[in-house]
Amino acid sequence: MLEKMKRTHQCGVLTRENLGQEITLMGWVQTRRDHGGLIFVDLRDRSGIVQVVFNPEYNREAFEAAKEIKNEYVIAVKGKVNERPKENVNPKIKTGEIEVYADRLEILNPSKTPPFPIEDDIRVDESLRLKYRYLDLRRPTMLRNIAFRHEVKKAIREFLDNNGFLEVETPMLTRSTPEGARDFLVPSRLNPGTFYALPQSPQLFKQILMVAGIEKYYQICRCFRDEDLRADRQPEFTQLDIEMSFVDVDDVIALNEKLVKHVVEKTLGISVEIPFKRMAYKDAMELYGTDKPDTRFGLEMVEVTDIALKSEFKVFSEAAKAGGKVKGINVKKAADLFSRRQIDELVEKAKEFGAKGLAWIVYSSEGIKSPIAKFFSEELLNELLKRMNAEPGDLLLFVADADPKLALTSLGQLRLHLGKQLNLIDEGALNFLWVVEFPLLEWDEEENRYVAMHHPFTSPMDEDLDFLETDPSRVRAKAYDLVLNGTEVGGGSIRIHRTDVQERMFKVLGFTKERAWENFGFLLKAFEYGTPPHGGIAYGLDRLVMLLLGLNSIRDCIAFPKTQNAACLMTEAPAPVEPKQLKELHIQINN
RNA sequence: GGCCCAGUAGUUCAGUCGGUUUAGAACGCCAGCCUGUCACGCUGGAGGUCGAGGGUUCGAGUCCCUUCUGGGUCGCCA
Repeated sequence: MLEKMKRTHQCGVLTRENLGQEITLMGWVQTRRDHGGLIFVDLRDRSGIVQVVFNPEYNREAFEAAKEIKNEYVIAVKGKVNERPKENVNPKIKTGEIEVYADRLEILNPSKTPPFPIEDDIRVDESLRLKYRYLDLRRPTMLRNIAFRHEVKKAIREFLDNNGFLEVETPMLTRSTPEGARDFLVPSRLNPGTFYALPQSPQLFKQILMVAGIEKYYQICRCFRDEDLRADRQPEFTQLDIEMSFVDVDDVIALNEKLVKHVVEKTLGISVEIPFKRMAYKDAMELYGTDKPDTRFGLEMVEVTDIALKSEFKVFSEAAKAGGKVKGINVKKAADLFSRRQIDELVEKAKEFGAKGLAWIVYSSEGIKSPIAKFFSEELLNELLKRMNAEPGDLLLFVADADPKLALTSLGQLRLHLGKQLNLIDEGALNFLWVVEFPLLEWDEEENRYVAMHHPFTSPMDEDLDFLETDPSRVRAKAYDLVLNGTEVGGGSIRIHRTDVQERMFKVLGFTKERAWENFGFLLKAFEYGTPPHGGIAYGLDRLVMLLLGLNSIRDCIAFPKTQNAACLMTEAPAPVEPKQLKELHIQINN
């Protein structure tokens, strides 16, 4: 009986330093190149790949055994590290200067032929990758993504630990609260007819931890929202959740800038300049048509409502008269880039984004080409061109809408579309931006009442507090979002810690005192016992990792993500359960 | 819930105007040969519910309807 083999080295880290050493490797067979009288095997483990040579003149037994192995077999190889002859060096792999002469081979486990090749840059349907996720994760890129995610979390914990934060866990089985996203519900066996909800975030618990005197809390925590999926949205996702006592907006922002700087520098080795730029919500909407502007390129929107009002173009003047907005974008030097047909495509795009239409002016060297020019006097047209900072060669695009927000958001989306289409985006950039001074409240047409834009515990700005009842929509919140390259990666606020303000807030939201206590009583009760001023932030960790890695989908940095139907193709969850289980839960399925 | 894209061999795809025989190619797989490959090479071979159901037609991978799955997006996501 041969003695049991013990792994001594990793494949991918072997170098000339190891020449002459007797080593034992364990890993997966990447490829076997069988020359009849000589067999090469690329052996792969987490660290990388190394070439193993099976030569009957070196060891016949190992050579014979190597005839049996196939791709993805798990094997153990004992052998000697040798220098490759100069002409056989492979510069494409890190271990290309050496190879391992095998004198013993053991097959630890065979493998079926994988349904797709285990290598990078494969073009294979994502659903197949998800079904065989364990094979997909063997691919170097995926392994790198998972490892990078680990590094991000490590850097976060390192920074927060150094700054006096305690990681505290909060319940996954909690109660459903109104407002916000749809909850995932868990039926209670012991309490028939009642349900837990999985947390949308640890929001209320972290505030209670502030009442509890924790002062500095964080948690890397799974959160759940039963809403439709997107490339950057999963029903279960990971938050970095932070809360601090005795702080105001600037304290939270300053700490988080240092945190982000630390994380990016530790993981990517890229230096990050702080403080980040700050932009008021109002400016973000006016200039970019979104509360998460991508500032990696220009094409800012220009206000032309006042000029539009004076024109004979009814679409413009009537939108302006109705209290709406007319906004324009100057696509510099694009007059020749867009044919009439391509401009029509832009019009269609704008409509997809909700605009009623898209007006355009081609300012070429031969003059103005535009279906709307005839509605403008020469003087007014010149005023418009001047406002738009237009020069010959520019393409001007305008959206008008009686609903000012729709004018902003539709043109804002068109701006993003143009940025991508014209390749204006510097993919290597990391543009961090704080969006601040969010409105506290938003009018909800469906519910016919104001709803909290952030959540009902967000503090109004002190200078706006007086308008809470008289002019709710003008009240700004002590809320802030961290935006990276046009994606919201974090958001938070200073919370209300005064009972009277909280009661006024609930009142504006249309909650009776009874209903507020019914839903949030545990929090309101806690607030009666000495609540420190506090505030915090929550990051979408998956998104942050996605953006730092330059991925297109959050799924590529989550080990086991779900599909657009919120299904796991590997486990085939969700799935029916036994009638007995339902009975125990007092649940009846209604078809 | 709306809109858009895709679905043909294990994989990635081609398949013209609805009709040329048994639906092709590459890679992978299987067998044989091969001592310096690393996208090894050479020879041969197997492999198909054209996502599913219905319809139009003398005839459907191809046209129509429904549906399922995957992806993108709007709504939604405090």
